[in-house]
Amino acid sequence: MDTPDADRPAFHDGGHEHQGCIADALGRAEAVCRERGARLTPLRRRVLELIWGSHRAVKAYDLLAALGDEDGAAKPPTVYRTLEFLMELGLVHRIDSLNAFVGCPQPDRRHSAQFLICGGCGEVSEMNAASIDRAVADQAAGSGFALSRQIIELHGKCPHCAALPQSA
Amino acid sequence: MDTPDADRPAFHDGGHEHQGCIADALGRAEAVCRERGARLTPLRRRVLELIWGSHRAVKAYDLLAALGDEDGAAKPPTVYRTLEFLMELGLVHRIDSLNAFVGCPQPDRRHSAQFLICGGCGEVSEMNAASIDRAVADQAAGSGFALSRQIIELHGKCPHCAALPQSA
DNA sequence: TCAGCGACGATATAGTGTAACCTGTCGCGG
DNA sequence: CCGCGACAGGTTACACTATATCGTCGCTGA
Repeated sequence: MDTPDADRPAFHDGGHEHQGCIADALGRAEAVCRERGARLTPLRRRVLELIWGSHRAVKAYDLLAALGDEDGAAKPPTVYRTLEFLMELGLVHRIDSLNAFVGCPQPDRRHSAQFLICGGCGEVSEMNAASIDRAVADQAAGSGFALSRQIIELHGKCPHCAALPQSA
Repeated sequence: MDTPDADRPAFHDGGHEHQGCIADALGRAEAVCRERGARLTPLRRRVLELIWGSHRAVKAYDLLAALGDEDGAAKPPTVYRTLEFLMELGLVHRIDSLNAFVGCPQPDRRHSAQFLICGGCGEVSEMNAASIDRAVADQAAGSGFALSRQIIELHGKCPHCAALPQSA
């Protein structure tokens, strides 16, 4: 009955021009901050940049290490505060099943996301599938449950990795 | 289009006879172990019993503390090994967004579960909604994604807690 | 009898996340 | 100019979550 939504996730092949992704993300972040009267400080900007350094989920302590290398030394609370700020603005999402964080490709738009997480290359792709939202909302309503936050994380293999031989 | 499945979760009021839940769970565990040729040792039995001590998700270190009180002293690896065993057999599920564990009410039956997690009383209720599975499978397939494991954890308020005044 | 295995114990350490408190900066009104 | 509040960020310390590694014990089957 449900055909996959048009809002389709895209996994990336090795060769895409990734600098563009980073630049776009920073541009969107500036727009969101301007709109919300929040400050995109150098630290926040740098963390967002590091997160968008790949399409994989990034761990807090990896950020910590990366920042430690370049600046004097970042401590855990600094990183977590920054991540909290970025999540507040919808610029990043937390992937609970990985204890890690990914950039959100469309922070400006209201959405409840679902994530496809590839066990091969580690890439995470965000979906916004109305069909899933609908099924979840229906089920919750049918149980008299007042839904406030949904966590949907789907593990498997992306098209590229599924095509590789060794991945049975 | 999807009406909530018949396989409906049930949140419990304060007064249900909980000993029965525990006994049932242990009974099912014995059956599963017999069937699979696995050993339900006293430790494993005790951990399962502790997990079924409530319908809330139980943290590994709470189990650790509970075991420490009664036996000499349990150490983290012991608890995690036991939990791993119980998960292997489908007797418990891990709730990633809570770093905690709940008993599975139907370990004998193949299923991919979804969880309703009440922020008020902390109870966790397992659903097995075909409509959600279907929507998720369709979306994954539409992206060429080979699904292997789905994590669906829905936070909100159970019917009882939603009815309370202070919960806006 | 004993080799092998599975369950469990013990020690140590790695990885993840917060609490509490302090400092510096900036803009604003008195 | 000064004091104030608001907020970003630093610092220390700690709590919580999870795994690696090796040792012991008891059972089982060759």
